[in-house]
Amino acid sequence: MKQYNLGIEATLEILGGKWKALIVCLLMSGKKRTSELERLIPDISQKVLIQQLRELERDGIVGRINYHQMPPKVEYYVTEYGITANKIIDIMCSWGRENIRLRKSQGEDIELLEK
Amino acid sequence: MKQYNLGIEATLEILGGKWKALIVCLLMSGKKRTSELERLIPDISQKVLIQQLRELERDGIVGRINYHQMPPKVEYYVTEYGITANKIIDIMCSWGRENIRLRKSQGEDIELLEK
DNA sequence: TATAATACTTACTTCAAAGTGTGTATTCCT
DNA sequence: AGGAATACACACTTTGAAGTAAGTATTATA
Repeated sequence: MKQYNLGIEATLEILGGKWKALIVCLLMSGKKRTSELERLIPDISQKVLIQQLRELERDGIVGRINYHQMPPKVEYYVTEYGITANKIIDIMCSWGRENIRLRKSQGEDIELLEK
Repeated sequence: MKQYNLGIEATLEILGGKWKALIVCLLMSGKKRTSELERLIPDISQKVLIQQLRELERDGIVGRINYHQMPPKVEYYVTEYGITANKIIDIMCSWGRENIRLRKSQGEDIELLEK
């Protein structure tokens, strides 16, 4: 039996992966192939990319289309449910942005790449 | 130089600690002594409790009052800035609650202790 | 013939967060 | 004199997420 003290723990399990929010954000602008995501996220390893996509798929956030071609072609997209997740991602992003701005104004050496 | 792709990464750093949301939620109902928090969160170890409190303090979310008594007395409370954090904690909690409800209705063996 | 492209899998390593267990200073109480 | 209570510190171990590196199957193309 899995137990949570607060709902936030489930949120963190689903969206807390190091690259998950970024993946979902990128997919929000349209479905993408694995190789496209690799190019868009240069610092992620192939293994971790696939892993996070599998978990996002298992949690119903993204969907997967296999074209059964050779060489392989697979595409990922954000599901309807994933769009509700994107809404909290947005909120978490904006609070975090504010926090970074604050810390930066206090002299911390930090940078936000996001536009 | 610390770099973030998205604002959410800062949010996760600040609120992603295993017990942080719970601590902040408990402190929202009024300031509390270390020993009270220990009793309210039976599964946390003393070391980790202190650690998370220190980090929340460093990040401006909670404040600390030392009464300089013997035996020691210290109290923690949520700062003004911490209250803005509590707002996203709430949102993350409600999305997570919904997610748990969904998974439970699909037969998963999970439980939410939060009322 | 052999190299490229694609979407993976598998084995192994690294690292930081979390957990475990013990110790400390001081005062009150019995 | 001995024990309880409080808020820690310190050293060590465990765990899981992430990172690294290599390998696989299939087809097209030079």
